Amino acid sequence: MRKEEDFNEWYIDAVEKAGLSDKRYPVKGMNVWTAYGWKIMRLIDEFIRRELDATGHDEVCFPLLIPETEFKKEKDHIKGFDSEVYWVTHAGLNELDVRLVLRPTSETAMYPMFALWVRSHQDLPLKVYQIVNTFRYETKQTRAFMRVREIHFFESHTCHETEEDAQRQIEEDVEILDRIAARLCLPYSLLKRTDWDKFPGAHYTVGIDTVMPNGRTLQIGSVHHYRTNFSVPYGISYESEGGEHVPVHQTTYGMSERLLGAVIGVHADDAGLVLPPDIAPFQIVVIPIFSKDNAARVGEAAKALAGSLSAAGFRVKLDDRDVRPGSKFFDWEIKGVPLRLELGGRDLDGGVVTFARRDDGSKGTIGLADAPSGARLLLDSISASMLEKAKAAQASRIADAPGGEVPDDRVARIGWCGCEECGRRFEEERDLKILGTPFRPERFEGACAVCGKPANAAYAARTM
RNA sequence: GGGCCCGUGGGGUAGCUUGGUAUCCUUGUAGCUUGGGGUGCUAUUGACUCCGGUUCAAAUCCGGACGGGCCCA
Repeated sequence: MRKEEDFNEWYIDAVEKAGLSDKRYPVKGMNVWTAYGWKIMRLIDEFIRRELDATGHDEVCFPLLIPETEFKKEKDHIKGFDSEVYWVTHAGLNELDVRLVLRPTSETAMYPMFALWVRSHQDLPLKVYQIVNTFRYETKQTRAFMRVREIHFFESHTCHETEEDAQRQIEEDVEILDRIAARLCLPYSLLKRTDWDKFPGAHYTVGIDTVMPNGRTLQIGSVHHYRTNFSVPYGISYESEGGEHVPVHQTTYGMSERLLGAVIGVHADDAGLVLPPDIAPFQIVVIPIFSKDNAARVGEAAKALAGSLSAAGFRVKLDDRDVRPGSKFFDWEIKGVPLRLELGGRDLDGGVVTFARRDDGSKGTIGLADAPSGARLLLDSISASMLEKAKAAQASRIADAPGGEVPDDRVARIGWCGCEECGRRFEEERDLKILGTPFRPERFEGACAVCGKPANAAYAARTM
């Protein structure tokens, strides 16, 4: 399957062959995380935990079910979600008085509790997060990790005294994003969504997008500033030093398993997955190359090599299966193992071990005695070059098109005056979505692609 | 909301028009062989979505249900 020719088919094929998920589970859009895929997701989650813990967030876990009465407190929010939530209407044989929703996101589960938790300015800022599954009734075509009905994600929710404090939180979220994206070797862009596309109930939304090889964008996460839009209806307020009751300013931040979908889409190739070393369940696979007369010697040496690499902290797989080496190479390429070490009689005689990099296919040797330090250098180099290559690819998929004449497989930087009428007209006429305006201001000289008035930059694309 | 298409071993498929023993590839299992890029050989497990109708006989024809996919608004 060729990545360039049919991205969708290629993607499904790559996920299937690598054994990341099993889509045969008998509910559409609800796939089984199989062991290899879940290992990757757990590694991603670990980075998220580490970053959020380090920035003063506390991990919590809220119930999955939300009473309809709480769910409906914020009008825009319910309007945005009611066509895509699952309802629990019965318990045992009884119909429920108050129906329950399976959380599509947890604002309405958390905020009644926040109202109890926050009392004084000394309780602020309140910063919590959870890593859970969430449910949305997708009606479009579902696709592993990219569009599913049960979504694995993290969501952080914060409460602050002032709008400025909340704004600073958003800056912190962006810094966290940058560190996580670097580990996943993912380029991204930050775009302030249009008013008609922001999160239901938000003051504004910053979308985190990455561009797939077919030129379509995939939203991998978002950061929202709520102002007091939720704290007022939910009664989350604090008593200031002056004794007044003041509603808190809130933000949220979330990213999902789409991170994994993006990694696959951006990095994998026609031979299978290419995993960034930081999230590879196995960073190194050691393959002994036997011949009839040296099986014992090579086997021992390979075991020792794998042992020394494990002891040095790498995630290592020793593949001593009784099959031909070529077949092993093939298997681990599909699974995206970043670094392959081959150890045979020739290597042993020379005191070296042969390596092959998954990202660029290059081969060479490193010293057997100091294999851990050699492997460290190689893995670092793989991470760096994967990120660099992905950034260059993403940049090449963004085209300047001030008037809106956009090649099919590109994201366009257009001119937009900012008014909703022009925006919606542009989307309809060009069959594109306006992703938003740059979160970090960009220099732009041009006119609105619709009305011709002075304009700022906006980005438009087809989405996955 | 409107329209179209498709359900065959674990995965991918042929067969359906013209009703009669279900094809091939892959995977799994057992054995031998092999070993620096998918070894080869042999044996073997495994399937017509469901319900009803027509018929001596249904994967095949008809109706419905369920499931899946696509397009348009």
